[in-house]
Amino acid sequence: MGSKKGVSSRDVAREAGVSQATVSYILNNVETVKIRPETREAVLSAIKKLNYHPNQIARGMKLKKSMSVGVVTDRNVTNFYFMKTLEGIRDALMKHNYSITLLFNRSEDHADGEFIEYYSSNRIDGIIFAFASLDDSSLEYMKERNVPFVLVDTLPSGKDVHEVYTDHLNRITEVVSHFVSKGAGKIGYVGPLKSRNDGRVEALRQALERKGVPLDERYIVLCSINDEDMSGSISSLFELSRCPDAVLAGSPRFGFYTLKRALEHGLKVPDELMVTVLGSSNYHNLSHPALSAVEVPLYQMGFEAARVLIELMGGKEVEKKVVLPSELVIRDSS
Amino acid sequence: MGSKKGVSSRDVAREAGVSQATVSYILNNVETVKIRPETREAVLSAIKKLNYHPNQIARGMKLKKSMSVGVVTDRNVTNFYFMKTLEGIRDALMKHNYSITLLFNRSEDHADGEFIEYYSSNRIDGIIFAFASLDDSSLEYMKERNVPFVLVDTLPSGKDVHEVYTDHLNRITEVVSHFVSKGAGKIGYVGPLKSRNDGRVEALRQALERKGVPLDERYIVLCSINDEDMSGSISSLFELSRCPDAVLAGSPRFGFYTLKRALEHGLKVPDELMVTVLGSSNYHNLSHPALSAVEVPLYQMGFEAARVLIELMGGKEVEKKVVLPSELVIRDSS
DNA sequence: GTGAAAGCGCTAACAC
DNA sequence: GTGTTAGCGCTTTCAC
Repeated sequence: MGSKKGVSSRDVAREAGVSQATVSYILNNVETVKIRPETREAVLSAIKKLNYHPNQIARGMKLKKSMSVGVVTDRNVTNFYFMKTLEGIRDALMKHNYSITLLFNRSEDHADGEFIEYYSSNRIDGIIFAFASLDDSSLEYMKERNVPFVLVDTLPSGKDVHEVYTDHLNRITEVVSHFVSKGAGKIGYVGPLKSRNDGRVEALRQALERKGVPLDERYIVLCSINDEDMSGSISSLFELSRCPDAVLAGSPRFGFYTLKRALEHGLKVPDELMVTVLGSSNYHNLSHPALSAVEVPLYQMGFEAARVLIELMGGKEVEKKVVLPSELVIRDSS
Repeated sequence: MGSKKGVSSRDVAREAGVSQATVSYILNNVETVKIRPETREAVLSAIKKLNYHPNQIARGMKLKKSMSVGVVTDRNVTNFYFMKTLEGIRDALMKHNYSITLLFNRSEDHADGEFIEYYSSNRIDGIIFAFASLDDSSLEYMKERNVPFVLVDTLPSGKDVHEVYTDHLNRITEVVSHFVSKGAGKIGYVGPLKSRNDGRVEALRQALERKGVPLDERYIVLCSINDEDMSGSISSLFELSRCPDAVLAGSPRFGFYTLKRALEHGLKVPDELMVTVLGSSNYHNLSHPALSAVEVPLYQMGFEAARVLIELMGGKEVEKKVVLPSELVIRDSS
């Protein structure tokens, strides 16, 4: 078992000829206690010599903290979103010595999310929900017990919670302007069913109205996120006697599908059909043509969420809503 | 702080009118000690009543285990691979009450990987490297100290370690057979630089020889994994006086790029150029045409890796190599 | 079949 | 400026 087995702060103390307390003071840079330089030296070199690593479990035991944050996502989460966000979360947490415990939202075994169980058993000190659906009962439960938690998603949840999201609905105005400036008269939307509730369709309607273009309901295609549904529903758009000139896709996946179906129907993109996507993907540059998109700052969203959570866990008051800027990136598809 | 603050096994014991030891025996189903049914009942109902959750930190302290496994990946990991594998890892770990601590391979701050630090400070009991590069010095370090660890990747590492990978090089024979059966005479390869070392190019060469087709070096394109390099290098393939009829792409990303460049050069896929990919992706069905691919069993790979690690952490002897079957899935691109 | 008590490695109040 | 000491909440040996 090598060096791992034994070395404790007691060993370090003995080696350096001081008490365990002194070692602890030095390790934790306790402000209120002054250590003589030579003592500090002795301890530090003993630490080096013995290859001592403070046992975080013991530390957690004493402090009643696990120094870990649960990051919850849905199993079917968009991988790219999650991983990029995770990087931001991690970088923010690392500075404060917090680790990431990965949790999935609802497994077969835990009807109400294992995050509650993990929090109750002191395995995590706080929770970040990243693109995860969160039901009201869990939410209530957490509020009652003052569980520190933060939501990250592209859109606001509409709930009274700490959360980080983007302004990418506001970018839809720019998308429409771009479409119109390129001569599009008929503008459609393709996206998931919930687009009507979460403001995506509404944002498009308003942007169109501002341009004096009415929203034509026939050009709105909403469907569930599985290959058959998407495939069929989207095709129907191109079977209309008069196809739209431009389509806003509610997510990258919908964008790729729209592109694919359009090409199969013999439409030239962007000449006969423009496509722009709401959201980021690793593959926008790899489609033919490359997809224009409203890109979201995933890394920063993760970073900010972690920052807010850390404050929360420290018992501080923090702003409830953090909104980060998205950016319209025009590529070849519009 | 609600129920979280207080309830300990001592409280449960008091409530049930038994000792702390008894509570522990019941909770851990200790075989060697028989509990009277009514005692058990009393304790269980006290647990319910008080909403008691054993403190995992305290438990870890006593057992000298954190009950968490570090899962390490590179920052630039292919998201889809990682997330799918993670699901398998998680399902295997959950049964044994292990949690996942997510780690990245080399941050700016930890030259030699934070996984060593995490292990040394008892934050994790073992490590899974998922599609992560692992340098020899870290490897030696871990072997010396008997750190339990397992590698998961699509190809074998060639090192004497516990690892899980696929046989997807063997599927290349099938890929070639398919190409040839469809009339391809000139077969090329597009992939990352390391393809020559990790056996991908070699496997193709052998598969071709078995079909009596020589490997034409001009049809081998190797380049680094960034947009400019891939873009340029792959295009060169289609600027040859005689283009290949079929291309094996070393990874999904290379496959998408090949497709894109081919279409840009006016080639019809699959009629004038067939493309098949080594590896899995969420987007194979979304390209136009849909990409044929040798799909790898990511979930199972994760599950098996976790299984092996658990045995290892339990001090058991385990098989060093686990090879899982891949599958050639023909879609529209070949 | 159950309980008393020791101790895991750390932190922090208090004593000197 | 540094040491002594009392736990944190659990598991487990040993006694009854």
